[in-house]
Amino acid sequence: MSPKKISKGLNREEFIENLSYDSVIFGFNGEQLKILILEYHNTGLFALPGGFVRRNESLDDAVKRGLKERTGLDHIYLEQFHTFGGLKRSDARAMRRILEKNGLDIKDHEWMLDRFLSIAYYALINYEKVVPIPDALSDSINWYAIDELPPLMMDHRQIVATALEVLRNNLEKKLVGMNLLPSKFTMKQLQRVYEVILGEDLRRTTFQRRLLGMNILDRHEKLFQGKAHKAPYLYSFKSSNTDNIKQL
Amino acid sequence: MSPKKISKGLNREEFIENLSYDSVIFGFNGEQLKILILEYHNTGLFALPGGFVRRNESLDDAVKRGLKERTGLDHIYLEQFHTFGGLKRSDARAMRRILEKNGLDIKDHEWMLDRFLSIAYYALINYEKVVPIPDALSDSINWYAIDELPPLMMDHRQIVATALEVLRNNLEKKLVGMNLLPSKFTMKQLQRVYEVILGEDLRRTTFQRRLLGMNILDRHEKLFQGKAHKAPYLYSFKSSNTDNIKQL
DNA sequence: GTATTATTGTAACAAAATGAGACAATAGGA
DNA sequence: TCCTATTGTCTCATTTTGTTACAATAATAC
Repeated sequence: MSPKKISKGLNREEFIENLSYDSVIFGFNGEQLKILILEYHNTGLFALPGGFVRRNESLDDAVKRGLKERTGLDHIYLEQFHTFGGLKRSDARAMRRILEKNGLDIKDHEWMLDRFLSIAYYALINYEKVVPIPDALSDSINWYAIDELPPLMMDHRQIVATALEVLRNNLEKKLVGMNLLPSKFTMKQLQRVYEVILGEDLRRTTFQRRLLGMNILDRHEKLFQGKAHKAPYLYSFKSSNTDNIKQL
Repeated sequence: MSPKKISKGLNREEFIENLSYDSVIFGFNGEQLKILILEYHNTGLFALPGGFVRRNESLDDAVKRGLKERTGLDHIYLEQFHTFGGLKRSDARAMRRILEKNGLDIKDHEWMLDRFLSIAYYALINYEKVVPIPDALSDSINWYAIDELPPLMMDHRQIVATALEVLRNNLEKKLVGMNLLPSKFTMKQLQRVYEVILGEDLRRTTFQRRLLGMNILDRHEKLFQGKAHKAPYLYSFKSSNTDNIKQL
């Protein structure tokens, strides 16, 4: 979890206590699956973007609010996948260090050192449309390939692992590609999305036949890439599948 | 959610505030899928069994503790499936009524009228092994067929619907039958479990061939039911599948 | 005993989905 | 003009699933 607006006085009464959320924000750069990771000022500590829930806002709204602040995007595909409630997951020492390095009074923020349960969400976004923005306590937010993550705080490594597992299970059901790719894409790009999520190579011909057979794609003009070979068609998801753009 | 040990002084400091859990406890009586529902004293209010999380216990432990109290069973198959965090889900009026009808001082329990986020779990249990026990605020706890539920408090109807949806998705992956049936069962019983969860009839021969083909069942002696037809074999899940008895 | 009945286990064949190659089409480079 | 890498599609083999058929059999009726 990552507190926000501390400098403006993040005060205990405003938020539900002992509760935070964390978000695993997936993007696809055409080749790799990546997620957004925050680095806290002068601490060498890396964490998932997260935040707290206001007393008068719904959980989903809280997460959407945080996501909007980190990515500038509205209407993001969001899915809640697990609540982490272990006793040992919180790390008061790391939290204290983050507060100190940000020049904040520990006494005012003692509640942040307490135990937290955290509700985890994953988001799927169009990588190209985002310029990530760090939060108040962090000096950077960057994309990291899913298999090249820095060491993460607390149980965030576990949260990412669970997110990936759930994403894998939802791959077929939820038309995941729709939310990770630009609106028009080649069959190869779509296949690549499937491959990085499943972590295995797929047979080109079978994949193509299967996806076309599902009757969820529209074919458009060819994409001339300036390469010395046949140009692929561009495809898009049929608009009748728009109901799969779940945005909570 | 359903507070416990109120009479002995359920006090605010002991628990994480604004947070509860609810459990959808599935059982199979050989014919129907059922769940356990509490009825609160003299209120006509029905609810899922639930409770609060102690400050010094993990979320999973809290749910296990509550389940043990309701069913007397240890080592129950448990799966967390969603956290409900809407603003409107709490119902202070109903809560007040429950407290009043139980002769409890509202002032001492004002925190219970506040907003709650609730983490929902489902449990799968062997119907035959359970004698359900109501909690301190309830006068009864009973099995209800999944399609004959009484009107439930707050968003509990939605919680049940989501539980069923998730259970359906997990049916193939998680060897659900193993946890709803006695250790030995006929192919027909197993098929019936699949049918009530999926909500559709399955072809007998295809089902049998597919399940046997999975190589997860051991065949045992025949079961003579005293009926005028061929006796079915009894089956059990191979012990090598014991890792699917997830108990958190 | 013997025929009857309902259900079970399995085989047999058809239909559908998937795996594995092969091949023609083609955009740009040599 | 030929060459190269990639794409779209077809074919045939293999696997999985749908559908029907049928023999085996435990209790009952006679």
